[in-house]
Amino acid sequence: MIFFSTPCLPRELLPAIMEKNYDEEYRSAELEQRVQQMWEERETFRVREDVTREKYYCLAMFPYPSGRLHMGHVRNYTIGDVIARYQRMQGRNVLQPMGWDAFGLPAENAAIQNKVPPARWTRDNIDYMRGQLKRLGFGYDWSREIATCDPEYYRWEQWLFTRLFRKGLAYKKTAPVNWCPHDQTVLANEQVIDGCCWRCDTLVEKREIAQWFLKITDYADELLTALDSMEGWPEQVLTMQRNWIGRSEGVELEFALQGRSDTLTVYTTRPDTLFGVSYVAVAAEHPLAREAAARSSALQAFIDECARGGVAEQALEAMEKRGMDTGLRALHPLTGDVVPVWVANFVLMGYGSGAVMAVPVHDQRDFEFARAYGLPLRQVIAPVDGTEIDLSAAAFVEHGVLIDSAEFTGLTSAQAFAAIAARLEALGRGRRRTNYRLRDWGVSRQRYWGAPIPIINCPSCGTVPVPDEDLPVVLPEDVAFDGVGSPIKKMPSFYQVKCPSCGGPAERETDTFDTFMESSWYYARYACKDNAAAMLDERARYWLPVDQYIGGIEHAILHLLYARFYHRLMRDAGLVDCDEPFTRLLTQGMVLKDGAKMSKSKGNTVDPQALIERYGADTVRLFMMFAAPPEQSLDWSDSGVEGASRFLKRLWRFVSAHAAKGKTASLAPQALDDAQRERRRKVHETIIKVSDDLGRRYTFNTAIAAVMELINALTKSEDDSPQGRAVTREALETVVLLLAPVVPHIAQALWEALGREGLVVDASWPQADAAALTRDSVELVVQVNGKLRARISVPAGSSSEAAEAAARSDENVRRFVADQPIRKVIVVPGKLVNIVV
RNA sequence: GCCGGGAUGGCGGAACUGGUAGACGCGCCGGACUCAAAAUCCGGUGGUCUUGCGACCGUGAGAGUUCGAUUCUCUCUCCCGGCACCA
Repeated sequence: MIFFSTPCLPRELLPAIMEKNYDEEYRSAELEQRVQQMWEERETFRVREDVTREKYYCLAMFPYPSGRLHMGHVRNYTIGDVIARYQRMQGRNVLQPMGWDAFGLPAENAAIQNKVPPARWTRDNIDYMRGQLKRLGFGYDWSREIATCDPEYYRWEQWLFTRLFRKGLAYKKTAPVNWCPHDQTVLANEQVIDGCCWRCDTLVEKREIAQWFLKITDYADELLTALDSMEGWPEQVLTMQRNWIGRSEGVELEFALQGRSDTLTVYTTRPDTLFGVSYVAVAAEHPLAREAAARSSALQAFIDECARGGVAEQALEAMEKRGMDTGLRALHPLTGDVVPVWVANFVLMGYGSGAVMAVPVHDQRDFEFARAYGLPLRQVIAPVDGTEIDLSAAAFVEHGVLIDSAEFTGLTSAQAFAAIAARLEALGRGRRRTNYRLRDWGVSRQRYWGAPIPIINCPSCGTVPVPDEDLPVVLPEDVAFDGVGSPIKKMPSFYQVKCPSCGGPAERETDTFDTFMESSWYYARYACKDNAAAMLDERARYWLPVDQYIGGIEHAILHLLYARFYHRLMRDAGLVDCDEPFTRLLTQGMVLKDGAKMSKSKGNTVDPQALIERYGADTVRLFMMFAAPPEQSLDWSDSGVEGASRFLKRLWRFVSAHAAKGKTASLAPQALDDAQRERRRKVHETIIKVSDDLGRRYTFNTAIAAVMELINALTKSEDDSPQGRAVTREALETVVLLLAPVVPHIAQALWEALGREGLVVDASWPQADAAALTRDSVELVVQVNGKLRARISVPAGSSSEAAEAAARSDENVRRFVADQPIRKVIVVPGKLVNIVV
């Protein structure tokens, strides 16, 4: 620590601040504690709305309180803190809050394992992890801390849900869940391992139950279109969201059913292939399939089999494509041809109408299915260039020209799309339709540890939302939790209620909300968490949208899409006035261990606590930022953390030694000799580099490398003359400022050691001096036929001709050119000369 | 299976707009200091060949575009993330 005595130095040589006490050794633990205490006493990170200042809202995704921080958290929150502190040094009014995504499944599992109620387990974890975050020195405004399991938080989610219900944006329908017949319980996808229950290994079944949904599909088009103007988001995330929403233009058409009055509706994006239909396929849950199964035990057995193994899509898609004829026959809407109706395990009931038309020659999946079951192949599209198609291995899925398609023969796919759609419309058997892959958001969970759904079911009034004055519907926390079903489903004191409408006996919903509900709006509530009278207020209008959001790439679709949707729900309820919640998004890569995602279930998490205790917060922060650029995934290894520690110790010694030599003369840039000018130029080049890396590129690793390079250059060219020391002093103050966002504790101490007062976090970011950056000469690379043959130095601003002449007179270049004729010379001014022979 | 990403020395990574491949750090090797060790400091460190100057090869594999490709295009391999109830 810096405030201890060094008797060896004469008092008058010490700068004022060092008079107190001084010691050369860097002791992170004491230093960090002192600096953190200073921040706390001064309420350094407590922010207030101030319309006279430019605001900056920097937010990292809040953690699930799993017990202890892991390296992914350290990475996420260090990135956020670096950006927040950098923006603060730019003079902005910075909000950086923190909270807890406190509901969820792991608390229930831990409760069973440790015989602790989920609420207590969660709150204990929050207390411990809050301490860890504080120890890391993140500049959060803790007065705004939120835990989503707090009734004062989730009451507003319940409140908004009742509004959505009245608007028709929340509705109930049946949907499948994973059901374990042995444990008699609903399982999350994560709890289904290879189609079996994770606890008892029983084969899991799909079961249809009534659940609440939010109509995200009403916003599909807006959610998609807005992506085009979201310049602050990574292109890969925009692409994933576009594909997830999956807008397609197609035709919805009806197949009449032979010998019946009803029809089968299918949706296709390829009406041009309509004449190639050789069968239609329905989902196992489709009403026609069920009906047919009543007449056939074999079909019933097949449908039962399709119901096994759970609902997760990746499992369904990876399954072997299987099917069975229902015996029903459909009539082609244009030709009247009879085609069979099959049940197929790859048709999803939740997508479109739960039925598809199959064109084996022009769709790969239909092709494989038809070959497996001996169904007919009919080619109706030919390549534009007239070549034969090759069906030995794959379907021909390209657009082309129609063949064997009655009067549509000869049209291109695009022409046929329009013509066939028009014909179907004229016949009343079809219509153009825009379809989305996106499905409505199912928000019901048959679980305990979540926000209760604020609905009362009355035998006479039906579905009644809980009135505002009865909100929040508080989740009972003092429960005996045995893990077999949700305790509130067995708690009459919870679910037996009077109907708010008629006063008669009624039952409360006992399902709880998907935890994505809480994480879809927390960013807004940070602005006004103390408002007990409203969900949001004018403070949310001041802070929103979030200027910079930071979180794991694994949230690229679900969380970020739900939050964008929920934000629009709040907008349309008049609560916020912008369209998008997050202006810029930084998706950090995963922190892996031995090449795999760190997770409790894999048991490969790395606990940062030991590193923090051994090296201190600054070293951990520095190393984490230095290890890799933030968007890249990072296979964690501690080796190298020593390097970060060594660098801070070196910096500490360098500043101490400089300060110990006493005050410096004031810098006179005109009086510097060449070596001093070069030293100073390096300082100002580093300001430019680090400002760009921290402010624009977010490549913290290269920013740190640039400062290390500067320190290396400074220590190699020490100069104890008065102006030499003045340059060093400017350099060291600059280094402290440039590093302050990453290693704020040591930066504060060194700032003081250099005799500066106040908080470095409130200092202004350094500006490069253009005059210091000028150069007399530049180095050019000389290539012959694109291969490096020489490096030459030419005066800055040399003409292309002068550069070429200098290049050609180089000895090694001459050797390679020899007497060959020169075909071309390429000169990139200030950079390179390439001689082509 | 579908969607999105990645692959560069022994290791983490750099090269930002098609223009010096390997910045910075780790590790390793050699040296200084030390009774010794640690710490610290100095030097070296992609491979092959060469006394040296230097040459050739080299960015997952294969092709292509270009005066010039880690960077652009195509094909492939392996790895990672997501797939709607993990968060």
